[in-house]
Order: sequence, then C-alpha cells, then structure tokens
Amino acid sequence: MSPLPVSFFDRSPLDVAPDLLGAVLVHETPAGRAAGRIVETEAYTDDDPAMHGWQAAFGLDGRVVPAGRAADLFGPPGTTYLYKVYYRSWLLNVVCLPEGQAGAVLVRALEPTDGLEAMRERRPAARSERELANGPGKLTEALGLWIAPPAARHPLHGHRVDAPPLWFEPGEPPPAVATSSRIGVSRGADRAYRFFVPGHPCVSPGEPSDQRLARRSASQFGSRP
DNA sequence: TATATGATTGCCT
DNA sequence: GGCAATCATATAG
Repeated sequence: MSPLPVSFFDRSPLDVAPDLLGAVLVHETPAGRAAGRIVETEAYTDDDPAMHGWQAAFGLDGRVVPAGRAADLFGPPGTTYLYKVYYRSWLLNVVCLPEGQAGAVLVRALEPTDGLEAMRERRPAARSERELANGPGKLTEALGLWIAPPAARHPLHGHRVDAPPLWFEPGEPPPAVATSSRIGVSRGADRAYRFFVPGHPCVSPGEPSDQRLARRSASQFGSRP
C-alpha cells in the first residue's frame, strides 16, 4: 500500500480535512505497526483567528510575517506540525497548501486497526477499544508518539508524511461526512471546520465550540435545558 | 519582565 | 458534570 503523496496536502485544509476521513494513519514503532482509520479532523486556514500565532504571523497590515512556532505552518505541504497543549498532550497536524502559505489539518480521532495490544499498554486509562484514540491527544499517545516532558519540540515535528516512520494510507471513504464548529477553540468558533463520520463510536466526545458558547450565554439568562 | 490561558485528559464528587 | 494538573507561548505593561 503506497502512502498518500505530498501533493495530496498541497490544497486548502478545507479540502484535505474531509478527504482524510477514512484514510489510515500509520506509525511504525519499535514495538510494531500502530495504525487507525481517521474518523474526525479539523481544518485551520490562513485568515483563521483560531490558528497558532495568527496575529504575529499576519501582522496588523495583513502582510505575511511568519514568527515563532507559527512559522512552520508556512512550511512545505505534507509535513507534520506537532504541538503540545496543557503540558501533557501532543496534537498531530499536517501542513497544507504550497510553501509560503499557512494552513494545517488536525487529526482528532481514529478507529484503531493495527497494534491494538500495544495501544492498550500505552493507554491504560482507556476502558474500551473506542477510547484508545477518540481524541487528538489520545491518538498520539495510542500511536506511540508521546514524548516525555520537558521536550518542547517533538522529534517527528516537520517529518514528511509520505515515508516511514509516519505516513497515511488511502482508505475506503466513509458512508457519510458531517460538519460542525471546532472543539475547544475560543476564536473562530463560528466556522464549521470540523469534519467527522456521524454516529461513529470513535469520534471524540467533545462539544463543538458554538454549542458550548450558546449554552454558556443561555445559562446567563437563567434558563435550563 | 509578568501574567493569563489553552486545538486536553482523567480523576473526582 | 466539575475541576485540577502545570508549562510554553502570547500578550500586556
């Protein structure tokens, strides 16, 4: 099975994200092959207030000024952008668009297909098969991509995803694709940039940001669901 | 230089 | 369903 080529990612994140559903993410670990079918993704675009460092990266005059970690989002398409949140979880993104343009797709959830035994060892907190990789931080841990602190930069950050040890394989497209706003973002919560397989048990349990905000404002008026 | 906060998870009640 | 853990980065002063 040949990997998805770099050209697959040389497009808008809004095209790549839904097309990635059904594809298989593979990590060749020392302990063996770990893999899962992608069931949930999110797109992060240029002009996107939710993207890393967008203010520094685009400047007040709108000129493109890559800065800090955001600079790697301008890199060549088909390379990884691995970012750590809350000091514990690594999130896997793939850079999209030609070099010089910023954009990425976040892989949020997998249906495990290979190496489940090793995944269970790496994720003792998972009480069922569906919980092995039903979240962006969980899936990197399940695939053996977790790196202990104090590492600030992941060894596979910037890796080309058309070759080992980390790559994507084409898969059966899902029977249906649903969209929603993204999960856990405060800016750009109105954009329907999340793509997932509706009803799939391995989709992450998080609540889309627009619903969260709506619930919060409703509670300010004392209403009860 | 100082402080606020997040593309989360898991354990607690 | 709430909340703590604990650090890099962004933003303000």
